[in-house]
Amino acid sequence: MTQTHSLESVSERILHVAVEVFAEYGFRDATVREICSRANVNLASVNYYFRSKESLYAQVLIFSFQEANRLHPQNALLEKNLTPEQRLNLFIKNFLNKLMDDSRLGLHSKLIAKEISDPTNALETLLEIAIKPQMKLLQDIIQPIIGEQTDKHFIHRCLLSIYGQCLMFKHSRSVINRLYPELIENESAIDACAEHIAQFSIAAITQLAQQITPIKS
Amino acid sequence: MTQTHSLESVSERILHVAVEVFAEYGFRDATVREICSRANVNLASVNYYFRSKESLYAQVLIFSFQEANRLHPQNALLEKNLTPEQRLNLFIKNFLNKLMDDSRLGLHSKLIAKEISDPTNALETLLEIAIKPQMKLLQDIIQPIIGEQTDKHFIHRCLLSIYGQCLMFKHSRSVINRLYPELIENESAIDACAEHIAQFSIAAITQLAQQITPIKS
DNA sequence: AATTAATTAAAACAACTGTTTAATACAATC
DNA sequence: GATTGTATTAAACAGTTGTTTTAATTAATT
Repeated sequence: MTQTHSLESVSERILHVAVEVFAEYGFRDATVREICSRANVNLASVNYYFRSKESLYAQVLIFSFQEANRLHPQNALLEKNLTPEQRLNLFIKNFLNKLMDDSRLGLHSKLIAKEISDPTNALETLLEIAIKPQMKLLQDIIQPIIGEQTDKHFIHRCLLSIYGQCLMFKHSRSVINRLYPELIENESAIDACAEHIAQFSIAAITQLAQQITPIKS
Repeated sequence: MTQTHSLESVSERILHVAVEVFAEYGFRDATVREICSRANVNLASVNYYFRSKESLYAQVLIFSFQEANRLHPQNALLEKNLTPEQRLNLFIKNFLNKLMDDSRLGLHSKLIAKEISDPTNALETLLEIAIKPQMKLLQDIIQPIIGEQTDKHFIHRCLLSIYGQCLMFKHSRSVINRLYPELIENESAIDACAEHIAQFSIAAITQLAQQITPIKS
C-alpha cells in the first residue's frame, strides 16, 4: 500500500502537524501520540526522525518562525515616507492581528505566547531569533516619537507598555471573551483595538517625553 | 506517635500546601503526590478530604482569594480626599507589587495568572469572585479622569490597556528577566515601573478623552 | 468494655506518558 | 540476485499520573 496521504514526506508531515499540536496544547501538554495520530504516522517516527519530543519542539519553533516571516513580512514598516505615528499604527495592527489570528497561521504567535508564559529550554533560542529582533524594530519605530531622550529605562518601559497592551489580548483572551466579547468579535473590532493601543501609546509617549525633556529653545 | 508537624489539621495542611504547589506549577502540572509529600500527609488524604484534585483546586482558589483580601485590603482607595490620579497610582502600585511578590503571599496572583492564561473549569468562579470586582474598582477609579465620556468601548479598552501593562510583568516575566533585568531587580525598581504605568496611562487617557469629547463651552 | 464511626496507611489499579526494541518490509548498491 | 542500509511497524518498557481499595489504627459513643 502506497502513501495515500499526501505528497509530503513523513518527517515533513510530522513537522507541520507538530506546529498545530504544540500551538494548541503547549510543549508539556502536547503528546507524541497526538502528533503521530494526526500525521497518520507510526508512534516511533518522532524519535526516529527527530530524536526526541524536545528536539522536535525546538525545530518546530524555528520552522514556525521562518514561516511567519515568510507570510507576514514587515517590509511595509521600512518605507521611508511614513510618519513615525503611521509606522507604529501599522506595527501594532500587524502584531495584534497575528496574535488574534486563530484560523490560519496565527499558530506562530500561539507557540511563542505559550513558550513565554511557561518557558522551556527553548526560550533562549526563541529570544534570539524572534523576540529580540521584534523589540529592536519597535524601539526603532518609537525612538523618533520620543525624541533625543537618552534615558534607557524610560524607553524600555515604553516598549513594555506597548507590548503589554497587545499581549493582553493574547494571554487574557479567556477573560476578555467573557467580559467584553464585543471588543474582539470580528476583525474590524480588533482593528479598532489596535488603533486604540496606538493612539493611547502615542499620546502617552509624546506627553511623557515632553515632561522629562522640557522644550529647550 | 502523635503529630509532630504542627497544630493544623490534616485538611488544613493540605489546603495551605496546595496553594503553594498550584501557584508554582499550575493545575495541570501540579501533582497530588507533591502536595501530600510537602504536607507530610498520606497520598490518599486529598481524595478523602477533598474528593478529587480538581475539587481541591477549586477550594484553593476561593481560599487564596479570601486570604489575599485579608492581607492586602484595598481600603486606601476608598479615601475620599485623594485625587483620581493618586488613586490610580496607588491601585497600580498595589497590583504590581502583588504580581511580582514571590516570597510572601503573592501566591494568589500567581494562581490567578496561571488560571487566566491556561483556564480550567474554575475560571468561571474566579471571574465572579476576583476579576470582575477588581475590574469594577479600576473602572470607578479612572471614570473621573475620563470625564463624562459615555463610549463604553473606549472605557473598556482603557481598562485593558492598564491591565495589559501590569500583567506584562507577570506573563512575560521570563522575557523581561533576560532583556531588561534592571527594571525588576528590586522593589524600588518595580515601584518605578508602577509609577511609569500610572503616568503613561493618565497622560494617554486625559488626552484621548479630550480628543473624543472636545471641550464644550 | 464493646461497638461503631472516622481517620490513616500501604499497596495496587488503570490510564497515560516518552522512548526503545525487535521484527519486518522496502529500496538501492555491488 | 544477494547484501546492505533505510524505513515502517507493532509491541513492550519504564516511569508518572489521579484514584481506589483494603486493612490497620484511632477516637467516640453506647
